[in-house]
Amino acid sequence: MLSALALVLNYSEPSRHQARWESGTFFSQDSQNEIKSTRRSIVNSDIKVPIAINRYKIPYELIMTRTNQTHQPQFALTVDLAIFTVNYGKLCVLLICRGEDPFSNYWALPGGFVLPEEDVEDAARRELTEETGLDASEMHLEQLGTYGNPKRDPRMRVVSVAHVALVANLDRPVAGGDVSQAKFWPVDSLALGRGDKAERIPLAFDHDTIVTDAIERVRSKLEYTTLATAFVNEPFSLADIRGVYEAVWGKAPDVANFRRKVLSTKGFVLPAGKAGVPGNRGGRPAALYLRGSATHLHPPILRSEINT
Amino acid sequence: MLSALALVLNYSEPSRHQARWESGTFFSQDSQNEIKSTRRSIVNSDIKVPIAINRYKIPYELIMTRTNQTHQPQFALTVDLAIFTVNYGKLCVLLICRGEDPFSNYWALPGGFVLPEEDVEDAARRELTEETGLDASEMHLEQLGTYGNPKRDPRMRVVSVAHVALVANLDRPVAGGDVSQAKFWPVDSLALGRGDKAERIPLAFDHDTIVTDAIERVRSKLEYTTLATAFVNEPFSLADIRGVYEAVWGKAPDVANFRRKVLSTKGFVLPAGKAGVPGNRGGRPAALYLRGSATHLHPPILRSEINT
DNA sequence: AAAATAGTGTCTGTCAGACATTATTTC
DNA sequence: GAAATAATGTCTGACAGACACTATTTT
Repeated sequence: MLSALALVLNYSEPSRHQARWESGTFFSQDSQNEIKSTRRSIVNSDIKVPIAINRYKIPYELIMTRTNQTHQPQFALTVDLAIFTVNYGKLCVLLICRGEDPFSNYWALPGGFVLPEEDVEDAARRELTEETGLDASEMHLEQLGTYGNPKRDPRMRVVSVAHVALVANLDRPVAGGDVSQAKFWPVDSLALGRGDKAERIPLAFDHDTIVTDAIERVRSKLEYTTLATAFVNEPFSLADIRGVYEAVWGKAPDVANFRRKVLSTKGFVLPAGKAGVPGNRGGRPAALYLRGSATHLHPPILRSEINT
Repeated sequence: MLSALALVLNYSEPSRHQARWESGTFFSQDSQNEIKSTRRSIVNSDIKVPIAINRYKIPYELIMTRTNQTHQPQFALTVDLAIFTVNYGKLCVLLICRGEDPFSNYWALPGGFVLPEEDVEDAARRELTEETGLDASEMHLEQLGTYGNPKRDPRMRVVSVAHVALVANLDRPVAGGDVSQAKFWPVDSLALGRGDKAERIPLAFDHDTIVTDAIERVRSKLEYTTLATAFVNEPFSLADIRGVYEAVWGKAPDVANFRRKVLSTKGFVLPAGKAGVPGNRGGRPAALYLRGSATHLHPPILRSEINT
């Protein structure tokens, strides 16, 4: 049923939503009198499908004819970012401590509003630049999904397009400072899912769901893409990116097999010589590599079924 | 940088967006004077990150304090559906012929508005029921992604959450009728991508992009899930679901290997006896199966690299 | 019997899993 | 030399690709 028709039906029958409709949102009573909706049976090959036609027509026209009148915003559109990095062998996500209600003092994903003339992806990249202070044009950023439950924000209807970003370990250590506002939290210290609330950090809104989905996205991405290299600074050793797999999957691939796979995949990594590393505490120095141009792995590196 | 801050900065510097800001959307000049924004340096372990704090605070408060005043709708939020089926060995997607501008007489994906109190997924499932006339609660429906380019609809800002649905061949053939309004189009007859516009059907808005993404989603889903069974009615033969792979991938998996894979995956299909089929035109009758409870394939059935 | 479709057997090459062994460095 | 880390060698089993062959039905 198309939305305009649904609206009429809702309006003509008593329901818990009626008060909300009457209190004035998109369509006034007058507008609804203008609504005409028809259903047609359509046929494709041998198949009959009842459809609602002109689904775009009525809402759009009403919007366009009423732009000079009073309307409340229907939705707020935001982007939320799950910015991942690997720190000290752990997969971490950047969280911000909220300073006000709701969820005051809860940790939340960074995010912000999509500007009226801004593409959603541009908004996400803008936020990424703001949160990391780095040039986000080179970073991996992808859309995760849209979270639009009407109750996800108690104040108003907020629909959020969640994104996943991967950043290499930031390389400018600075001693001291205020740690309370934002932090890369290891994901295993967060209260995600059902039974593990004890001792773990709860998140604001539905951000536990988003983070859970984002982690699974990252885990599966490592299977069939070369994105592990996005977590490390260049140049890197094979042990570095194997460490990424260990941090993200919780289990490291076999050393020899991993090396075989990475080096036999054209364009996964580019040799960059060998060099003594300052912090070497003993051990043969590793060969170093740069990121290659390949993006996908054929066939993938699969997590073992047991671990899944 | 948080959106509110960006808004202030945009406002204070001459830019091509300035006129638009001034013409009044969410935040009036007065509102902007209320905006206070600070930047802090935060430290995580050894890592210093400049961040913008209180990103939610200002926009939300302004919205909440101004709900009695005049605002224009910022965004329209819709769902679009790419409803796929397999007809006569071809992957098809349901399209609606538009009756009005813009894109009058162009074919477009079915879709509609998300209602003010409705979850995005509920909206998609509602549309799916409307478009197919079937009980959508059993069908496979998943979110594809959100398309929010400001120019995707020439009339106003419309952000659309695209979904992918898979339906079995509808089983009530009806002769004759009006074919002009909606139709399952074979995807190879649509103008998708760059150079193949000639002789193919162009789509409205950015629906060519959405359909392209949706097709790729379906193709990859067949690799690692049991969703091929969602395209066929029960009971089905192994040849039936192999035909789905052929239609979606353009190339059929080897018969013997495919059988081996499907039958060795617990819960992919459930034996349902063997029966003579009415339309049998010669040939040994196939064993029949029902959908199993498994959803994922470990390891996946990979498309050959060449075909990718 | 011929045609058509369903289903089986089996060989081979590739590759992941596993793990033992060698190489090169710091202390 | 001991410890630590990097890198290599190699055996094995699982399985995908390929394709020849058998089985059961309609006409």
